[in-house]
Amino acid sequence: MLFSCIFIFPKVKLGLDVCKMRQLPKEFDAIAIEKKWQKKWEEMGIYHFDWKDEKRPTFSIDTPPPYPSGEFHMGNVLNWTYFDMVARYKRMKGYNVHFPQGWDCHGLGIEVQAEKENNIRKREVPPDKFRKLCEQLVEKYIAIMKEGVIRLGCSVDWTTEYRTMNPDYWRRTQLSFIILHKKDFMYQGTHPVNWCPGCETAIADAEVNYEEREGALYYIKFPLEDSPNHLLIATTRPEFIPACVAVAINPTDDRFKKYIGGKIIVPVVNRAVNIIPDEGVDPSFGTGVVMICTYGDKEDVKTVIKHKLPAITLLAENGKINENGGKYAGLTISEAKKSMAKDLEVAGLLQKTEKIKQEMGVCDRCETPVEILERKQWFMRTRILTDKLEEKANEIVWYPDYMKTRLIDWARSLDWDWVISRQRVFGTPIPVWYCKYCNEVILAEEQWVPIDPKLEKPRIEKCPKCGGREFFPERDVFDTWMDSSISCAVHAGWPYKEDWRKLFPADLHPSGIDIIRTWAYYLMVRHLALFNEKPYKSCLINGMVLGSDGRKMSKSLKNYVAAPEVLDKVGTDATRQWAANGGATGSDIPFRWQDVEYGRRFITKLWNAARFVSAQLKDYVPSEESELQLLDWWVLSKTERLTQRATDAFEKCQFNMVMEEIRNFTWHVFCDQYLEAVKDRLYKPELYGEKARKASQFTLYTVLHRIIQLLAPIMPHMTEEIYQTMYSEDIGQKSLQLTPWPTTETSKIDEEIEKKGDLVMAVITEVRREKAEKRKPLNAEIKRVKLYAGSSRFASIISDNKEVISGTCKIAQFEILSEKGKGKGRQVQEYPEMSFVSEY
RNA sequence: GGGCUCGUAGUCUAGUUGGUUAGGACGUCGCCCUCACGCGGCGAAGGUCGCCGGUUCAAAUCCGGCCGGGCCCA
Repeated sequence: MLFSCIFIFPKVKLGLDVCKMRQLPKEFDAIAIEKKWQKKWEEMGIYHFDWKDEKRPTFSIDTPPPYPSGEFHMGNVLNWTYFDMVARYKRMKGYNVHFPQGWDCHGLGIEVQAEKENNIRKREVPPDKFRKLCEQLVEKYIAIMKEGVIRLGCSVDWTTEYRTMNPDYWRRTQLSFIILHKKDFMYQGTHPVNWCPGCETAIADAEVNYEEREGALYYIKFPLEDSPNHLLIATTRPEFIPACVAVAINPTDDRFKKYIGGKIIVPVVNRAVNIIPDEGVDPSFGTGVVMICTYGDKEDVKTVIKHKLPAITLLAENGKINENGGKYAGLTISEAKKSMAKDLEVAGLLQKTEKIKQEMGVCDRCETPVEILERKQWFMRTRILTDKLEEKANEIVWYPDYMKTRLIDWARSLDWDWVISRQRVFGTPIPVWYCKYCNEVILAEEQWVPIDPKLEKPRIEKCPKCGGREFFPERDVFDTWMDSSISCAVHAGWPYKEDWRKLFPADLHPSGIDIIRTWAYYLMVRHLALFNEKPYKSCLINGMVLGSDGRKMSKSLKNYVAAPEVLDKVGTDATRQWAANGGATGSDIPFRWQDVEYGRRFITKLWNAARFVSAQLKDYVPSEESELQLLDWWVLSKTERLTQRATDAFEKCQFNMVMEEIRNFTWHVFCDQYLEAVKDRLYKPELYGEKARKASQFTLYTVLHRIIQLLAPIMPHMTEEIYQTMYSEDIGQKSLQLTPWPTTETSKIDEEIEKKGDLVMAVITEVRREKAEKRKPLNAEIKRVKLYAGSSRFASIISDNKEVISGTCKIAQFEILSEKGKGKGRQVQEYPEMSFVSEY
């Protein structure tokens, strides 16, 4: 059946008489091609955000500035591929895409590394000199990571590049602090904080690792105040006895509940404390009676706050026992523990000790056990924002949806506000001084920043409170998250650009599942406090990269694969396919060589298909008339359906589905089925007619173009190479990346056509299947095929496509009958009424 | 212990507003060396969808319990 429809090629350049299609070479060097386009894209400047464009809608990506660790790993590959695919897709969809790139420079990691590399201790060199060493190290690390980002082919707008360690960024961090201070979000307090005695600094919860270590459980007799009896308490930290402020019992514990409300004597220091009820006490652990000390662990902190107990500070900043420890003052924790145990034993109060395994919080940098100290710190009032945060989190679109629960549950579980000060050198200085005489806080004015109070004096004559004329600087710096958690506003241009709200809130904030509790959370509280607005409209979460053994990829587990090694071996587009297709969005994805290998094979397949098409199109002029045939309409209909599916999946950030749909269509429908079925027509115009040949050329041209468009966000390099060789002259855009994302032409989706085409393909497939089973080569000629179509409708469809079937299957004589074929010869799969008999 | 999550062939994974025969990849096996591609093609084998119970005409999908893994936290 020939479709009489005459198709006029719809492209703009109809005026061109001849459009000679260039052919692709047989050999290609994927890595060379990738490098070539990376360089050319940058020269073309096609990824620059156009600040002056009033026509296109904007799409802003809140690229999380990474901490320069000095290496580009597969986790980075996964992150950047995710947001680069979105950036490229949105650009093709017609958005003016803002894709910035910054570097989150400050932090303890760099300090530790700078000390190591230079073999110094930070307290032994002047702070500004140490800062310089850190900055140099950061630059070195950024260079390495930046190379990785470029090699991954990310469409970053490099004119936006920034570093949080630069004074220009300090200004924004400090300004935001000043504004929030004036809005009463900032305060100083003495709160318990995680304290690392090794680094002598307060550290965030996020910087505490939990390790299992062997310890001892001490069973100690605490005499009751009003009775000759005692209670036996079990503790792993007897050295904290001088700081014991209460003894707690579970109120449901029948053994001990009668003692609640009474008093008990803390041994050694002989102080009477209350016996209090607390549901947190596990009756089955130890003796079911615990001592509450300030602070032996985080549970103590909760209990102390809940019961409003007094706090006795026992430790100094270096981790040694202070004067409150009485005779133990000056000892280290482990010395005090030994000494206390001995004293208790001598006094006959130590009943026994037993070995136990305990979870211990250690500093993630130096592995010193973390202590809890009451210390003066700067805080941001974050918990008052929790209701607002929940409300806004519900307005945000999460990919995948359930991730928002993580954020909300985390926010709800916080017991104290965010500690924003750090006792470090390499950080943004807190722009504050204190009056030497009355300790009044002198907050920098907005126009003074950026400023380092250690190097400059406040620009006032005297203390506004007491008139004192001498000041001392705040020496603490901000938590690194204070820098990076204003990225949404900073990317939009705050505070310099007047119209920064055009890009705020960001359209998309991409983040890893492991940093929802930090990055997504701090962004929310900072921007809510500053602007009373959510910082991002949607949040895209990526999972962790696992090793091939299914465990989190890490060097210590020996399942680590370095990203440059992968990129060197298989190239970027293959690696990006792994990131897109490795698993559902948000789930952890394992790295396996065979997956990237498969990506590489797909590139080769696509290349060869394109090469075949380009060879077949060498005499093709897009504007020529043609008569489309069933299989042309069939594959065009399926192409539109694919476009629809891929677009829907991209809209939902389901990259794995985009990838699978396109790969399966390209490999199997386009290459294995359509291309094979159309060869005979291409080779023998004398048999099928010139217009039928033109129709197949048109179809090849159209479908391949669509495939590379749909693949452009995922594998930008190889698709660009095919586009530039075959299409750019005709289409007229200087890059495939600048062509508009295809809209689904629903008028071309035709279920009837697809069913008819499927029927024809089923016959071809069944004949091939028979050849395979008969161990015949696929190009073996069949003398005669007698087909029982099962109905006159089927018979007529097959008759209309007789040439295609016999041409593709090399059937010399093809007889089609409409009668049912049950029991006669070989049944066609999925068409129980249809069968055929063949003769070789 | 808490929050979230996952448990689908030898391995990895898709799929859940409940509905024909659970999709794909790797690996395995057999065949074909067809003029784009052997980094190819045509086929085949391989699954009690973690276990138990419930709701339903119908469950991989919804509910409850259990077992096991992951991330984060205590």
